[in-house]
Amino acid sequence: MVTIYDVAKLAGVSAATVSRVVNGRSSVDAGLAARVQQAMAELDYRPNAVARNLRRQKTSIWAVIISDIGNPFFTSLVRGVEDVGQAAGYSVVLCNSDEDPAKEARYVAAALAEQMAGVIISSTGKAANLSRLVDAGTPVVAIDREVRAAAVDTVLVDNAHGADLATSHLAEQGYRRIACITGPRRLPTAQRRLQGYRAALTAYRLEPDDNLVRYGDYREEGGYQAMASILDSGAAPDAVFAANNLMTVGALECLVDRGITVPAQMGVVGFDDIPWAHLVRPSLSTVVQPTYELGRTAALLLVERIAEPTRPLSTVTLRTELKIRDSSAPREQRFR
Amino acid sequence: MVTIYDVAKLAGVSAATVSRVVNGRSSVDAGLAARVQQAMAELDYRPNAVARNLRRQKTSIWAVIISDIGNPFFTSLVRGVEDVGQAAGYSVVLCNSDEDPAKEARYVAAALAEQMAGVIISSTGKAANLSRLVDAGTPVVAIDREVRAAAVDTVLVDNAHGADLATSHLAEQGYRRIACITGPRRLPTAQRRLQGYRAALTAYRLEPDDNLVRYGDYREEGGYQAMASILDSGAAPDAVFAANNLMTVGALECLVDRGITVPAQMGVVGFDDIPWAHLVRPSLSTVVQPTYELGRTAALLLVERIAEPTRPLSTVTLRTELKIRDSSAPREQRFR
DNA sequence: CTGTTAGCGCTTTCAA
DNA sequence: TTGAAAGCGCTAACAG
Repeated sequence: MVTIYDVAKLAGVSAATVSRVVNGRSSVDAGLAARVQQAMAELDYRPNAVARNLRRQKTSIWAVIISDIGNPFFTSLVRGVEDVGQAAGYSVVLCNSDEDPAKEARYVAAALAEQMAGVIISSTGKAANLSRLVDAGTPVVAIDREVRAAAVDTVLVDNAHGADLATSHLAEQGYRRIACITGPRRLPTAQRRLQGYRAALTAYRLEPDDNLVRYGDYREEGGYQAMASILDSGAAPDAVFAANNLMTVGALECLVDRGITVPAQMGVVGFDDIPWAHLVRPSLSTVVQPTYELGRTAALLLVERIAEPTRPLSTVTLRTELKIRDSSAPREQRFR
Repeated sequence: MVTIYDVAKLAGVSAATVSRVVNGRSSVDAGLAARVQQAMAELDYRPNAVARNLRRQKTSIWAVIISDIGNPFFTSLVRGVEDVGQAAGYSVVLCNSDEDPAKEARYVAAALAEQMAGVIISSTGKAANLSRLVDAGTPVVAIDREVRAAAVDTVLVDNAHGADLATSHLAEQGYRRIACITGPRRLPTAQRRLQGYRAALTAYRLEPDDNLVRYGDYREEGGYQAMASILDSGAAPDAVFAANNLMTVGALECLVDRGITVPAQMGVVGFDDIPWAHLVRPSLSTVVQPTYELGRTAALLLVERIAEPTRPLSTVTLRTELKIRDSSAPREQRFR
């Protein structure tokens, strides 16, 4: 390995001068700088980031800990983070907790041990993991999922409002027995979306019925099972609001398997878009989240938090939007 | 920050002893070890990985550099890598090069600077990036895309064979003017898949026609444009083989926009599955890759390479499989 | 503007 | 089995 001393020796200067040239912080005589540059090129010198990190007590890497790499929701979110992070001079690495608090804990430990410059995390719900970061003084931004027990900057979408939009839309289209498949009880997003659903029922004077509500796992399989369970319960829904993208897919699969046509026999609206929603037949109505913006905003907050660790906490809530496609066509269609 | 010396002082031993307890390599008197353990717990000591890395000249992190985090192909591949990596004691972080050689170069530089223990990479095609890793002695495994100019372990699928399967299948179904949308010229996977396509045409005595072939960018948009270009060229295809999942989606969109029905007016087979391929209407016939196995195999190779840096290079080729769904129904259907 | 020097926190010889 | 001491490669006071 070529060290800074090798370069210094070849250029006939001290290691400190090489360091100055490399980091461009302090000014160096142009002639010396040129010699150093040449020596670096000649030796193909690459600064050892580990040594630098040790000395500086921090890295220039951000960790983005996401809860499910298989969920396309995170894809453009990550792009948003990357674009801001790269521009600010950070490398962004992704860690996949897979909705597993233990795996999340491992990545949090790694982020801590490796002295990551900052962490953006979509929490599995275990606040302790987040607190560990905060306590260690690592700049953190929570994304998508608020964590009440930890004091961190947060970027959310208006979950309740989005769910309300979706459910209200179904009500307006003439559906009367609207089911809801929400996420795990422990997750605030799941709770909020359920709240929004209930608010819409109330607004439209539709009777709430617990038989129409299920808690899924935010996975395809869970959506399938929840849908099956609702159908089997005899609750006789005529529409369903599924609180995330993968569960919507699962629910649709169940409907296909049972020979229930959408939207003629069952209206469907999902929360969070899926790629190719328009290719799925019928095309899927969904509550669209500004995923790229979500990532961008989180990254911006992180940059600010790093620059000013004591600034007051902030929570940014982004708007969702209802994208109406075919799966929630007016109920009346059935009778045409 | 709590250091090893704080622990040593509290436990009344030397830092070396604490280190021994932490790493469990060398044996330590049980009584002392217990005292050290207690001191660590009391102080909530967390070893500083950066310092350890500097001293040991390597980390326990793997970087997986993928070319497009938006492509679901990489999702389960990453899971395969993670499962093996975690079991072997490594943390796995993901880097998204976004098909951009410059971005890739940045992540390669980061992996090098951070002394990553190993790298698994789906190359953008710029061999120099890979060579840099190899030259620095970093254990590397190339995945999905072979890199001829660099000497690395490689895990591939039988691209030519898969493309041949897909094209032959279309031919057997009665399609006669089969178009091909392959990937970027620079990528070996694109070349191989095109080869497979051509081989099938030959086998079925179908006349090759360059108007039926396009080089896309492996993105949705590129698939759309390639499809449009083929249609506009007057080449009059009756089927299309698209060489990756996202381009298949793009091609389908184009067909939808033009009011061309699948498979009645156009048979379609894609390479590489997409999630919800069965929900898309018509459901998509695709060449399925063993993505999880691909990741697993790469990780296994990496483990071996790390253990034995001088072992001979190996290339593992995994089988693809044709999944026949509705988009490639027999041509005769049209006349029924 | 430049060089000297002292560590960052840890592991690992080497002696005891 | 344990401790002392050196040093991984770099940066940042501090002097000059």
